[in-house]
Amino acid sequence: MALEHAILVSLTERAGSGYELARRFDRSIGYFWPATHQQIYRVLRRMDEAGWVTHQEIAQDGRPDKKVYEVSDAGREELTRWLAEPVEPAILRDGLGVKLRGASLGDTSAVLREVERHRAHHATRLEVYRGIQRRDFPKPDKLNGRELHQYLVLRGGIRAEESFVAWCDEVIQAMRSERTS
Amino acid sequence: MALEHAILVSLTERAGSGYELARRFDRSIGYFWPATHQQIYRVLRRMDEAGWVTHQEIAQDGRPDKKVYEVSDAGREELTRWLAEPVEPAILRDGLGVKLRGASLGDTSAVLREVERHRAHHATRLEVYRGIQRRDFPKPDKLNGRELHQYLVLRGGIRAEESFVAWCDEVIQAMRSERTS
DNA sequence: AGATGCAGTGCAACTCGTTGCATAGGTATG
DNA sequence: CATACCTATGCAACGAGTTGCACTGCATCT
Repeated sequence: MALEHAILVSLTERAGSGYELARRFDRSIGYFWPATHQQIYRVLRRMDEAGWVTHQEIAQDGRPDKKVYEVSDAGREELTRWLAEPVEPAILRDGLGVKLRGASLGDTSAVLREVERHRAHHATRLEVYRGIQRRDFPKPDKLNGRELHQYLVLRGGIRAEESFVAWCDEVIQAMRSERTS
Repeated sequence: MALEHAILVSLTERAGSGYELARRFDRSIGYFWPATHQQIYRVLRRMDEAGWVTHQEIAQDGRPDKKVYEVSDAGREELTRWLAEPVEPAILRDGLGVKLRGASLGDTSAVLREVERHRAHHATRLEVYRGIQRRDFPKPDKLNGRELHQYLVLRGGIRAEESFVAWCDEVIQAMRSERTS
């Protein structure tokens, strides 16, 4: 339901091809709404048919042609319509929780190693987000409008990853002290 | 991929019908791995065909017959196999982030109200989790094995919801002080 | 010379999850 | 008395997301 709207938001910020959008999703919006290039191409076509975007074919030399998409008036209307409408609250879905809950039915030390692996993963991601924060938003108090909103979204990512890392630490500590006791 | 394993974990704790599993998912495991009854019925049938579970038809009066499922040896093997294997780290996917990022293209005060709504939702959920914690795990230091793991999973839910609520508060505060400045 | 990676679009097949509906008797609520 | 909800299972259709593959051509690394 919302990939269309994530694309509309991104395209409103600036026009781009499917490929470029996929890159952008990898590096910013996709941290909060992941999507593959396949999905993006398919949805872009649908949006084109629905008249929410228009495209221009651009010939390039050395590289394949690209279709650069732009948001149409209908697309902007759809976006404002959607913005006024409620969205589902985020749902947590973490396989690590399932695993942890079943840990005593298998090798608990393997599960512990898995928690450590996830901790490392989330810590890395957290560092990436903090890097973006330092580079792009050194003075958060001065922000307004779109920039403020982008900053706040990033804050959500940072908080989520911080909370994951802290949880992993709690789990690791509890499981270790259980083994040694 | 993991619904099978979530069901195996739940059925290992105790046997049950598809319907009972759906209720259980609503009240415990499902907080970390949501599933509808439809999904559960379908997957249970697959698991039965694969030999991971067995079922017994139980006739009841006044109510429809039910099939009570139990984990087989093959199911237990599969579960231990899966426990030793890595799982994907959780991915954040929050439509509210998309909306916030596009807020300046529509009615920002509507988006603000939406954030407030999400805050209330996550706060309610947080209170539910904290209630479970108080009732089921009043002395967390004394826990071992399966109980410890269940507690730690619940801690993950609590941390996640705390982090959501705190994020919503940060967003609300920032958007309000922007409007008045 | 060969492998890998990037830019660019796309098809086909599949799994996963959601929604609406059907059936059926029992119990509670207004 | 009618409405609605609970237990209990399930089909059918759809939408969303994933995986694997195909084609082209340039640049870079080994």
